[in-house]
Amino acid sequence: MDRKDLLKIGDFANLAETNLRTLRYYEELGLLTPAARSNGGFRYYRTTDVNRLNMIRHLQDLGLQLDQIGTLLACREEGLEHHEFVERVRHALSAQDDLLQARIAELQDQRMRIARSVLKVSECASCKSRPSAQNNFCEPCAETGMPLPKPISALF
Amino acid sequence: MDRKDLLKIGDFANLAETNLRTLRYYEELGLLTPAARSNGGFRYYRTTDVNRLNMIRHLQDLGLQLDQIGTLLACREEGLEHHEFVERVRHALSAQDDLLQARIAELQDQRMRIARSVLKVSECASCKSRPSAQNNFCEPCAETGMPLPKPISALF
DNA sequence: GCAGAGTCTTACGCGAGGGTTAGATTTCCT
DNA sequence: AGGAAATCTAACCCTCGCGTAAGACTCTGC
Repeated sequence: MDRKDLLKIGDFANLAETNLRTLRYYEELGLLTPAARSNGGFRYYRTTDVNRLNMIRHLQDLGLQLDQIGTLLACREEGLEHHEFVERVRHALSAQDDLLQARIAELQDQRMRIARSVLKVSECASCKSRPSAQNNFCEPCAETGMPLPKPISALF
Repeated sequence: MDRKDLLKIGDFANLAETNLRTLRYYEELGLLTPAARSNGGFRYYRTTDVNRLNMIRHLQDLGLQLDQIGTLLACREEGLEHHEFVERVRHALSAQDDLLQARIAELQDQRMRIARSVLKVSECASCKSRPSAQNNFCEPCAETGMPLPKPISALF
């Protein structure tokens, strides 16, 4: 508990390769509370708190949001049983994985639609028809033939 | 130009399956300007403006943002040459495709790291070591052996 | 004891796409 | 002409993870 082992926020930020705002924000969210405060209100951190910060970063790199990380870390503090805690972490990770999988599928879907749209636009290059500001659509695409995928058919 | 062919914002919103706020917001961004205004300030839309709205939606579905869509649509209004406009659209689409590809790679990377972390956590389940609030890391992981991937090694 | 560096709290900003009020008008129907 | 319904503008609110002041305070070294 000696203050000699403790770092002020600036030095700790350097050590942890982060910045003051982030540290104060993390305290606000309950993610990382300084080990002590001076009478004047200065924050004092343990050097080992760098491990906790890295832990937060690693979880962030997995795509978890700060409040989810906070929930997990709070579990640890609550003195939950070890294997129960392990289960919660595992559950959070697999939920995150499901989310990522879904997002990837969505983005791949977008890519497919873009590819189709590029094809469509290539056809437009040789089309004689022009839209006007009055109708905002192009006859052959929007009405008559509708020969190609909808996504971009109203563009010209 | 007869007002009989025109719709007030509420009816147009119903027809286009959207809402008032969105229409006013799109006008603010210059994406969709009502064909006319009454003396009192009421907006009047053409039924064919639904096509323009759908066009905006389709481009949004491809992942384009509203200001990019605005830029493209502005090109059309500027009376750009047809093939020049086609080129710009094609360019915007392929840029978007690059962006999607990069994002997908990033998310896949996250999934890989999650998979590794899940493995690690499984090992933690049978580990006897416990971290304390004083040091925030676990000896076998953070110091001694460091036997498994870093990402989550500081968690326990 | 005092300068100067470091830190404190408070609070707004961003960026995207609107949601949701409030209070004032306008239009429509009878 | 009058009342209801629709619409108008202007404004603030939300998420997320901080960035960036402003102005006051604290600590450290000489």
